[in-house]
Amino acid sequence: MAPKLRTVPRKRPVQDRSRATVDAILAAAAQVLVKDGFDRTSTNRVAEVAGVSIGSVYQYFPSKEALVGALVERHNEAMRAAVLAELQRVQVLPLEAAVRAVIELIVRAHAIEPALHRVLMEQVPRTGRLARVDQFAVELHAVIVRYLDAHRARLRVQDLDLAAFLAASAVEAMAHGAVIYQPHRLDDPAFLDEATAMVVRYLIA
Amino acid sequence: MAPKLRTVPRKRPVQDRSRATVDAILAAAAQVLVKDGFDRTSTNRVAEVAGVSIGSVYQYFPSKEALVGALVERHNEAMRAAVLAELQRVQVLPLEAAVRAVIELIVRAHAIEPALHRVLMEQVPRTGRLARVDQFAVELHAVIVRYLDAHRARLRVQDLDLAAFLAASAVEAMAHGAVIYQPHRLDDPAFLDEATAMVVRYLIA
DNA sequence: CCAAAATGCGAGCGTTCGCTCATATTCGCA
DNA sequence: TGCGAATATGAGCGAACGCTCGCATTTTGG
Repeated sequence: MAPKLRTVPRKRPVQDRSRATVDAILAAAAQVLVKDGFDRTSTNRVAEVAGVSIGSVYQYFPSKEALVGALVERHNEAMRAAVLAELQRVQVLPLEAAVRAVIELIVRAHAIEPALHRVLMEQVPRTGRLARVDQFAVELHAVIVRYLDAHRARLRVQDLDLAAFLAASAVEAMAHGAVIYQPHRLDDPAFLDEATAMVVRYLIA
Repeated sequence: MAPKLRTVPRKRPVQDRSRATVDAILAAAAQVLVKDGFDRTSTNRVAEVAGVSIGSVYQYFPSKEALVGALVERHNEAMRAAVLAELQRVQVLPLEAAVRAVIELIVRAHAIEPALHRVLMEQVPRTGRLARVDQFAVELHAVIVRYLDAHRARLRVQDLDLAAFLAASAVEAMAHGAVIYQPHRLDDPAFLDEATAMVVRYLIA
């Protein structure tokens, strides 16, 4: 029988001591997750690395899924905030500059904790918490469509929904691929030039 | 202690009966893998679904990793053969037609067993067998560079290595994304038109 | 038809895992 | 200073897992 899945946090840390414990647990979870992958990450090992007892882990996280879910949420929220803020900022820039800025940002976002990002995106089972990731994607898509619509006059593409989907997929993949498989390209300004060129030349005539 | 990893097949099936057993095991493994994900796929469950004893599984696959590895190898080989053959065939076509044909093929390759493809690509731990996947990527990259070089006269891109990487990343992502998240787009001819446009407009002036 | 080889079987071993709970320690506050 | 609440501990439970091994059954080839 599968272990029952509790998703509601058991207890909220109120003293500084327990907040430090929670931070240590999350940091250790990220470290073990990156090193061993999701299914070889054991809660006992996380506790050991965090320097706390296994009991303390379960004081604040009702299950392994909830523990990893908290990491997903934290990582996702950080990316969400950074990307959406930047999109707001470049809304007024001309198209080429805006595309370049967004690509640069997305590459940088991927490059911060690439290994953790990879594990969280690829290996964590799609349960509960991960709905937020999809929601982020939907939100991002909407912002892109809105931006394209505002610049519609200069665009050659007609179906903005389709264009946003294709451009977002391409950019995400180029950033992800470069960070994971071709890190040396990140220092090459030609990479950003070319990625920008692909998107811009696709969007405008 | 981690279980010892044997990677050499234990026994090769020589009679029809045992070949059928092996086929049933592989089919069941694919089915369970898609339904439950890698780490929740148990060898006992695979045996049960295949309608054979757990002992029979270990007659032909020395470990769980080897079993899944066989699936990876089979899936990868099928894609490899299809894609490389098509690339050979379109080598003589003009650029736009060639790009369109390749994108169409890659989309179709993704659409055959998308769920299995996703699990095999995302969740299977990178051990031993998966080196072949990377080798396939390297091989594919080389073919693309060669093709671009043959059409160099018409291209605006200079760094063919970079262009091949970016184009391959983008195409793979658009195909993957469409199959997994936007299956309704697969029937829309505009999808293929637009994806082709992005790559072609990037490559040529 | 029969012996040897190939194949199939499944109870259960040893281990790991997620997680609980009774107990101990530390903190905030009157 | 003392007392209740908050926090920390870790031995160990029950379940699930990967996998072995001794034996039963089927097929092959002479």
